[in-house]
Amino acid sequence: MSAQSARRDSHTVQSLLAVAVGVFNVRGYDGTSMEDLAKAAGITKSSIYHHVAGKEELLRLAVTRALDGLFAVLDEPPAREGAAAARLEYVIRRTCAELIENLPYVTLLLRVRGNTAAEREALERRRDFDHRVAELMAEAIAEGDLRADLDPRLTSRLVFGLVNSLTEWYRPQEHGVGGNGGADHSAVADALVALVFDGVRNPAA
Amino acid sequence: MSAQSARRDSHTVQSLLAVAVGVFNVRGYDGTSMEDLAKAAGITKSSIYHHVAGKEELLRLAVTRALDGLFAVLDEPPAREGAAAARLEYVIRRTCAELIENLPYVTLLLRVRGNTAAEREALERRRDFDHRVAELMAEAIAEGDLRADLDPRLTSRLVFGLVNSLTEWYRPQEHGVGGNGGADHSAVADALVALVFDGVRNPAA
DNA sequence: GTCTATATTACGATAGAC
DNA sequence: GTCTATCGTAATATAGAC
Repeated sequence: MSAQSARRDSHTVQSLLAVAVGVFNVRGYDGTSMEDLAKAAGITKSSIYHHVAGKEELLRLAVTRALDGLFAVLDEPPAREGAAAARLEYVIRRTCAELIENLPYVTLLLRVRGNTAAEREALERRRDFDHRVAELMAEAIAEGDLRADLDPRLTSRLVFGLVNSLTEWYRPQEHGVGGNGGADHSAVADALVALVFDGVRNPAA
Repeated sequence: MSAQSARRDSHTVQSLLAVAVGVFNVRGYDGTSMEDLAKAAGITKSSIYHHVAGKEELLRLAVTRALDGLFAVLDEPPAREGAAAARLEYVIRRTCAELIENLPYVTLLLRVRGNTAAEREALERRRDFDHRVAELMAEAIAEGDLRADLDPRLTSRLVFGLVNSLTEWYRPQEHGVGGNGGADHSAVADALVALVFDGVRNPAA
């Protein structure tokens, strides 16, 4: 992977955003200068201002895209109908998929710290998401499918901390061979769901 | 919690480090200026240079402290003797405790991205830690105490992603009442170990 | 849509007095 | 150990030509 994208004749907001998110994830948002972005996009700093108002707008566009994808999962029918434990499993699995599908955007979202207005709005929407998952967890416990001794708030924090930690190491596979120990997209989601619901202990032991 | 510490007459490297790590964790390392640190420490920018060579040295001191604490866990006798599954459980529990004990330092460590030499060294030591835990996981699977279908590398990434995600929300309790849903230090470690080994599913269901 | 050139501010770091 | 004052650099952003 080169630190600099190939030069191109013309950019759109979306193509520029894709480049910017990649650089933000390598150098950090605050550690990235407009000059860094210009080099990576193959244009000059001032050309970037033709597409967006500034660095913060690129951040706002990126985290909004990530959040919209995550919230869409909660609105899908299988996340709204049936036993709470099944809905929870569905949300976990689909959130993993969404995270991997939109990896650079979600990665950036999860690293936001609240320094700017755009970041604080993103943090608030994340809290809302977490709250809705905690409610789902509480329902699944009340329905008896999850262990009764679980603290729903604590458990949902742990489970989504686990899901979100995928951004720390998961890298999409290229050319049929990847660096994730042979674990592709759905294999990771399967392993994660199995860990969450049944743990690592061997029942036969 | 005020964004600025109380003014004090004199600083040591350690007291300055504690202030700096707190600010780094709120604003991000790159988002923190020497002026921010000076205000938080109640002294001027130039006074900071009397104690340390610059901003990067504060970062290096902080992540070194965090890493030393984590590696010390691996050298404790219960992490080196007995069945691998029991050693693994010990390492998970003690790593949680170490993370909480040293929360600001470990939080900063886990957010480092590799922009500077100090950060790249820290990332390398983290990889070494992860590798040693993955070996422990593989032994526990080979000994039959963990499910045979587990991928040790993937599973150890998930488990330590889970442990590390504590830094995203855990806050130490103050005045006997905390904001962690009544879950104190060891209750969190207990819930995490229970989740990892046995999952959330109710066996009676 | 991109460029060169530049305004303006903020930053990390140093000099030297107390 | 801390201060005031300042240096040199790098940052965001704008103006105006092509």
